[in-house]
Amino acid sequence: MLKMVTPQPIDTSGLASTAHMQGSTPTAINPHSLKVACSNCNLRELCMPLGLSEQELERIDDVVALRRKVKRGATLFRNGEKFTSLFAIRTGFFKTSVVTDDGRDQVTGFQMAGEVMGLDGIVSDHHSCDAIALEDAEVCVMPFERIEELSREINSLQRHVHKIMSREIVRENGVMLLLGSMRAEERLAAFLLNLAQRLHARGFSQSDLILRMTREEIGSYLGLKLETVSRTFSKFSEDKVLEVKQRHVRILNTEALRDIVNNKACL
Amino acid sequence: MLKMVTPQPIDTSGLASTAHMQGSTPTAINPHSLKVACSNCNLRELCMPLGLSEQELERIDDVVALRRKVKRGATLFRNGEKFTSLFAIRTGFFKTSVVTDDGRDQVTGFQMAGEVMGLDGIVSDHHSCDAIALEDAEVCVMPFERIEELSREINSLQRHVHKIMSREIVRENGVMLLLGSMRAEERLAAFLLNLAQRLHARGFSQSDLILRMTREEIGSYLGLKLETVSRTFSKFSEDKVLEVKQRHVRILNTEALRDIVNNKACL
DNA sequence: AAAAACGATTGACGTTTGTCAAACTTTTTT
DNA sequence: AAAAAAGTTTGACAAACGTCAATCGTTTTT
Repeated sequence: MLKMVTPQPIDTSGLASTAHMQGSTPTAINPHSLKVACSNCNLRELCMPLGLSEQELERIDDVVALRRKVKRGATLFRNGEKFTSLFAIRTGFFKTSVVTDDGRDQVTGFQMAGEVMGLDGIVSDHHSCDAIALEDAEVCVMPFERIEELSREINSLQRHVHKIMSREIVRENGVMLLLGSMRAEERLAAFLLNLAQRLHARGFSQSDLILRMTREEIGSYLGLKLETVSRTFSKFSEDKVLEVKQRHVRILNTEALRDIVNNKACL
Repeated sequence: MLKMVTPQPIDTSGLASTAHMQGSTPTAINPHSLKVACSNCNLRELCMPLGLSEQELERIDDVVALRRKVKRGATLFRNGEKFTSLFAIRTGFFKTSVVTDDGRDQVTGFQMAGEVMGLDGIVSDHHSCDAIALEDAEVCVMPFERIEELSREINSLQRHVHKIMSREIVRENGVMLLLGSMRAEERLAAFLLNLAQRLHARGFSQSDLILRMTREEIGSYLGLKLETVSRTFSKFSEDKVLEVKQRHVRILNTEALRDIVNNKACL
């Protein structure tokens, strides 16, 4: 089975209260940015290392300097901008993409609650991709210098930072496998399974999903044109593998999707 | 211009003595593994942070526990194996690839002197890809626990480790762009420019290169079949952009290659 | 509520790349 | 040195996907 479909198991406990995310956009509460704590964040299991002492947790609260709201369509950071912080998603949904002078545009990932963005900026002190919110979102701003400082003192935080970066490398290996060796149906099947799995880990249905991105954005991520994505959705719909109503997708036959990815689709 | 073609400038000074690498395989000197020091390694500028004190350098020497020779065709590490160390290439040339149950095989990168392998293993304590030597090679074995230990104390080492991981993430973003949005000619042109640039940074000719991998391995990396790779080489040869004699490639017109990558090839 | 903008679907057709096969070259083995 | 294996090139043809265009539905704006 493909590794990219199930990058790693995630503890789902205590994440149910984020369940509004998939259904509707989060309600705005405070002004532009507000100070908050990891220690009572229900996404902690996703962002932060486990097994911290009370004291260590308090120190980590200081890392998350502030939160920032990002409106749908707005940019969190952009290629070329100075890198100062990593961003952990609290609510909402993002895409990251690299753009070239000659107009090529490649979506490199879709990110959801608990995932970290901005790692690309570390090497050159400048971001090398764009991060754009696909729905109203809120992120925790984590100044990287503070992270480095603290991870020198808290071993489990150091280890955690390394794992987050390694996980991203492994994820991208999986995408390379997808782009380099799969056909359109296989790519879309792998994409849907991955999305469903990640949403399920966050307390959502594993069969009912609302796509936050356009066919064109899916196509860019999968190395396909939007028409091919649309046609493939239609094919899956005909084959009773999916029920597709615009951006609402219901997975009717998960096994069939797995078989398609693994080249074992019944002929 | 594409970022992946020139990921980052590398200091070339003091690397001339590795120039034998491209021409012939390094001569075997010692038994199977030998203790050595970074402090007088001519690849230090590639592996290690700059501006270390005499004292810090000595401590870092301790990180590189030993060296390991890897024969052409042999495996340095394999998918599923326990992760313990990162490996810095001293001499030789590697490929990394991910393989799936159903027989798909995707080359995820080609690595040369001064580059680091094994980052994929950090997240799960097990490697998720294979690393195979494409020519007789020697690597420095760096136990990751020692790296973590020391990078808590030497800030510039910590920063360096972060940058190496971030650089790999950015590189893979570039490969995703290549696989997701380029046609065969563009992919091969980008591949050759990247290879030439990296070899040049190590003191080799920027126009004369000896490919250490087969057409099939190039194809796997570029998401193409070996026949397509071969045909594209022939086309470049006809167009007087390259001179191709099996694995010996001479770049006759670098600008033309750049134009192809940037979609500005004269029509 | 109507208009405009955006996104999705579908069809016809063209291009690119993959597949299969044969011949040839180089490297490795015996 | 001969034989075998591995890798490369080239051709003919097929399949997959892209391109262009028209239509339709949905969301946003006025």
